[in-house]
Amino acid sequence: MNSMQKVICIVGPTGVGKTKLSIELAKKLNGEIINADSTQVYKGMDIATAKVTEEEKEGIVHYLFDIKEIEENYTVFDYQKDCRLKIKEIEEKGKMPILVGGTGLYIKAALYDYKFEDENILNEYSEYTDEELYNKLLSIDPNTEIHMNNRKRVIRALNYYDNTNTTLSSKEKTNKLLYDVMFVGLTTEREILYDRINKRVDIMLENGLLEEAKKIYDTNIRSKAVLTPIGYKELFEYFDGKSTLEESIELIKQRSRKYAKRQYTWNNHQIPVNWFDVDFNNFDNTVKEVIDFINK
RNA sequence: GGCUCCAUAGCUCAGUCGGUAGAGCAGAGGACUGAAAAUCCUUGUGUCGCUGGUUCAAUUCCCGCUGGAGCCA
Repeated sequence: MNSMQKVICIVGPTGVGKTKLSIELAKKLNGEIINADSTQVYKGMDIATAKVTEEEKEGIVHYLFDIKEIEENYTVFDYQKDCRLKIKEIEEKGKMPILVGGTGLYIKAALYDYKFEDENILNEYSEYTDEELYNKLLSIDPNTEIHMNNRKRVIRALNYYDNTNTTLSSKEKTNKLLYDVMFVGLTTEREILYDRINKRVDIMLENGLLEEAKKIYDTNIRSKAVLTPIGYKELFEYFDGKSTLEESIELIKQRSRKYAKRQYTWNNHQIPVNWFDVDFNNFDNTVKEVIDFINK
């Protein structure tokens, strides 16, 4: 029996230093980095998504960053294929694949044996109310556990049925790892993390977040890619005169904090994470701790 | 200086014709298999500003005090 391909996967809430750790691990373990963040696959969305800069890369090879235009659609289905391909390529070079990113679903879909099929039908059901959609779903899938108010998920379940003629609730859900994965989770006290998140937003503004958002605003493109990340839609409100700059900034900080909280929930319940408390005063200590653990 | 109004959950406020109180936001917890930085669910005990009085019972009524807002001099 072939031994499974080794993969390192760095997870954790936004703003703990995942990017920094990924570079250090890549240097020490002869690794190459694969993006696992749903917003960083797009070009032009750099500051808001806290994408690694050319300078920070220190010559390490990075994959799946800047592979799509903002008007293009990209989903977990695409990511699963792309990511697995990159892991294979890196393996063939004899290097260590290192996944880094905050999108839990992408990570799980790529590393576990999630099964996706080609689907073509895409109904929006925009003319129906939440209740009508829910009743429609109940009539074909009485076992659904999706809440009536969760319109996106209800529509997804209907689309799944439209494509496959089977119900989403009956889909076999597997939970088996396809690789020998070492999940490294970075964490810190909630108060420290929130403080870092708030400060990072201020730094983003100093680095030109407003200009980046304005540039995208002026394209008039309002695709999924543009409206999903935290940072643009909030500033668009300001550009439209619907809120003050201060209100928009506060909203960006607040949503980032809530996002971090959701990431903890996912990582704690969905993934077998080995947690490491980050030493912000001496990051080398954290790196050493992680390396020692991996080599153990 | 005189008069009026306000003081209730971290914030903005509602309310109790006297029986110790509830919304929104914030915060916290959770779900998650094709939008996932998205989407959705659950969750509200606080010296009702302080002191005294009336009362079986006061956050609620009354006296005074403190702090804030306004009007008149």
